[in-house]
Amino acid sequence: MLQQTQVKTVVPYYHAFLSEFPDISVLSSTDLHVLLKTWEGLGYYARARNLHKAAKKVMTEYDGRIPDAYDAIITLPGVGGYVAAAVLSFAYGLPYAVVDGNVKRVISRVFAMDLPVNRPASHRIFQATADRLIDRQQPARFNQAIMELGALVCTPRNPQCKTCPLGEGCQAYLQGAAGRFPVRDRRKPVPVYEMAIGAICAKHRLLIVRRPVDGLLGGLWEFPGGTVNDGEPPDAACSRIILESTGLRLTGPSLLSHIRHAYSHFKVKAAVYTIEHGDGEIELSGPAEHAWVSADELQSYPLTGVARKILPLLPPLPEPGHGVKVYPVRSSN
DNA sequence: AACGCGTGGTG
DNA sequence: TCACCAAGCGT
Repeated sequence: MLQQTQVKTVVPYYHAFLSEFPDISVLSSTDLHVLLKTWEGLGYYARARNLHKAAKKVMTEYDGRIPDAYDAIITLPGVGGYVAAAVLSFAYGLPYAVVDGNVKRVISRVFAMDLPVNRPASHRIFQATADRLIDRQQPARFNQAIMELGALVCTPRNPQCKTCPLGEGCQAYLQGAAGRFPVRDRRKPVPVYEMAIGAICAKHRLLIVRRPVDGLLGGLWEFPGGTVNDGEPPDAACSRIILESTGLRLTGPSLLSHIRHAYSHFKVKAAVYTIEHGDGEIELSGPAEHAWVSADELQSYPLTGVARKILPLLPPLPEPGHGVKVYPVRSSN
């Protein structure tokens, strides 16, 4: 969970996760759908899929015990150099140095290193440096201390050099230039895609589709939609995309709202439409599954961030049996 | 090696 | 409003 994610963000997910999956055996026999629901909103969903695979592997190949050898633990899906060192030092007291964003920032400042920290070649230098610095008598303490220093004192912006325990031991501080470190290669500008998404309602139920288990947002559910072609009217795109992806031929998508969403490597501006649907046969192309769900049933599905943004915009969806037809009630504006 | 992969906080 | 960044890993 902590990969590329701040502790403050992780904490509530961590507690919910441990409550639901108290040990590796439970996790290994859990359906991915349930795991993803617990992970919903945390992002980087491959971590959840990898953790699931790792739990199965630990059960079948390591008798339910997480291995204490570097060469073994590193083979678990989702376990790289950082997690391997973290587990081996914190759980088993072994002298492996963690190198995360905090550690690289601290080291780059302490030694005034101008190696770009986001370059694979320089990562090896930081790892070698941390390996040299680590207290072999108290590896867990050292690892925790250097990460915590980076998180609380040697922060990315406005580092608290005045109260830093390293004080004059830091080259960047001596140069009065902590703010110039760490050096980082500029990242590429992110493209913005225009999308059209349809909230299709029939018999008081919404249509949601499941994304393929691999790739972006793998295994999560969302309202059917896709990218608008250049020059294509968004409402026409909505009809086209829904026909292509679900097989449903629909008329008159009604504009509900626009939403924006930022992913790791691109941005989206989406037009959201409501559509009333009589009947018709689903024939999926792209999505792995589909479901017609009531508002209540929807709660158990792991949804994408975009779907969770759309949900509160929708007109109320009554439970069937009330005989009150209120969806859709809003016209476009 | 470079890129794909989420989301929320922050200045 | 927006770019930047976070307890990285897989391909």
